[in-house]
Parts: sequence; C-alpha cells; structure tokens
Amino acid sequence: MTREHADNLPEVPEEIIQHFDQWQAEGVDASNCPVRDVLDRIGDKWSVLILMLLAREPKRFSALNNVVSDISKRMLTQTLRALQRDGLVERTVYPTTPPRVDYRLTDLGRSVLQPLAGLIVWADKRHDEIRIARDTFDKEEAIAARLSA
Amino acid sequence: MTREHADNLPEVPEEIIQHFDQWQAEGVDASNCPVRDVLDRIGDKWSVLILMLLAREPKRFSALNNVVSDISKRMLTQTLRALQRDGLVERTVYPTTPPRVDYRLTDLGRSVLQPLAGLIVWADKRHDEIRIARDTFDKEEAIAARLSA
DNA sequence: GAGTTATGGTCTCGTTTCGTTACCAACGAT
DNA sequence: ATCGTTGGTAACGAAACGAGACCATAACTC
Repeated sequence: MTREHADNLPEVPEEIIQHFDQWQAEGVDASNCPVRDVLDRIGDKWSVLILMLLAREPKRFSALNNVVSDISKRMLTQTLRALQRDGLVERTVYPTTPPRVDYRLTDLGRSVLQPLAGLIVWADKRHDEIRIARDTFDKEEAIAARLSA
Repeated sequence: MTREHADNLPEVPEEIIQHFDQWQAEGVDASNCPVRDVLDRIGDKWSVLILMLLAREPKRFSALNNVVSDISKRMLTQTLRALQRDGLVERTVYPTTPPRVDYRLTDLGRSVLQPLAGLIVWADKRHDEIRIARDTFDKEEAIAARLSA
C-alpha cells in the first residue's frame, strides 16, 4: 500500500479523502464540478483577502483600498463586482457628494468565513516551514544550475 | 450596531473575527503577512485542485494531466514545481524509458487538506446559491444596460 | 532497420489578464 | 474660481496564461 507508515503522519481523515474521491470520480472539469467553479472564483488573487477584511463590519471602497495598500482601484473594483455577482457581498451607495459606497458581507458571504478561517490558521502555523522549504529548494536549484554549467 | 439581527445569521465565531482583526492590524502587505504569502501561492488557479487530487495516493504526471483535462502541460508543470518548492509535494523520478515521474504529498502537504476540505464542503453546499445570485446579477445588469441605452 | 508509441517535459507564440497612470463628475470649503 | 474628496472608468504597456509543436529515449511492430 502507499501508506504503510500512516501512523506517524498528520492525520487526513478518511472521510475527507472519500469526499475527494467521490468528487473526483464525477470529473473535475470546470463545467460540471462545483468545487472548480467556486475555486475559480474566490481562488483569485484578492477575493479571499477582501472577504476576510469585511468579516467584522462593512467597509467603504476607500477603506479597503487603504488597508490593502498594494491593490489598484481597478482590481479592487473588479474583485468587489465579482463577489457581488456571486452574492457574497452587498454594495450600498449613499448618494451624497462625494459619493459614499460601502460593501458588506451577505449571509452567504459570512458563511464562507469559517472554512476560510481554517486556512488562515494553517497558514499562520505552517508559514515558517514553507519558507524554509522554499529556501532549500532555491538553494538546491542554484547548485544544480552551477553543476550543469 | 451592524449586526442587530445576528441571531438569524450564519454564525461567524467571534474567535475567528478576532483572528482576522489581529491579523489585519499588523498590515496585510504581501511582504509581512503570512496569510497573503500563502494565499498568493496556493490561491492560484490549479494548486488546490492538484493537492486534492493527490490526497489518496501519489499520481503520475500524465495521470494528473488526464484527470484535469483542461490543464495544459505547461501549467501542470508550473503548478507542480511551485508546490514542490513550497514543500507541499514531492517529486520522484524513476529513470526508466519512457520516464516515470510521480508526485506525492509531503507531511506539510497532507496537513493542508483538512482546511481545504472545509472549503470543498462549503462549495458543494452553497454552489446553487451562488449560481442563482450570478444569474440574478446578470439579469439585472442586462436590464440596467437596456435602460441606459 | 524503419516506423510507431509512450512519457515528461520545454519552447514559441498569440491571447487574456493585470497593474499603473491619467482622467472624470459633483459638490462643499477656501 | 479653485481645490480637495470619492468612487470609479479608459487606455496602455507588462506579465501571466493556454494551445500546440517539438524533443530524447527506448521498447515494440512489421
């Protein structure tokens, strides 16, 4: 078997793997796979970030733009529109001048926070290991490059 | 308050929101935010998919390419290299002809499956709502476009 | 011994997406 | 009259992506 020393390894609940299997058996083409469909949406560069920033309270366009200092207005607009289209975020315009627009999570939007939180906790906990792996990989690659030169 | 009818809403555990707050307070620039760093990596089009496909057992390059029928070899190579670099996946070459290469999750790679599983379950459960929201949005947009024409 | 097949890629090129910057409309304050 | 503020949009160059051709090697076929 492929998992002969499973005891020492981080547990991957069989139940989860079964879920993957079943979902895989139905095919993972973008057209017929819910997971693909959802991942293709929120799996872009900014969506998850924005969802988390809206967790506690609604925020204005400019507030989001300030907190995420390296997003352009263009991409922020685009990301928010996509989230709104998917029903995760609600856009409210107050017709003042200058205009005031705020974005808040819908019920659906709030419901995704729990799974996302799991990812965040993981990211925090494992970040160092990833950085180390990255450095090691780059170092080995450099050595290999030198050898073949 | 912004959450006056919190009782009817999907619960967002306060603990999670606090985590978001704290993490947000430290700034979310790519350079100093672990979450950004991790999301920028596995938050691309294919990484999560590949990780899940490797959940049960190692797979060969060509097997992955077949299951994910709409990925190009170019992107598959690129995705696998990135995952390998981050220490989530291990690459083994058997020097036969034609060559045989397989990819398996590392311990670190296995550890991310649990949080990912949460997302999948969510995607399955909420997929219909998202589709409906999308259709509604597009329909309204079409109407708005006609009015302004 | 020539031709075919299989694997795990790489290279090139055209398309799509992204990021940067400039610009806009409307109004209140100076 | 001019400036500043907000929430965008338009245009353009840069970067990422996708489709497909190509490659080395050896076993198998004819």
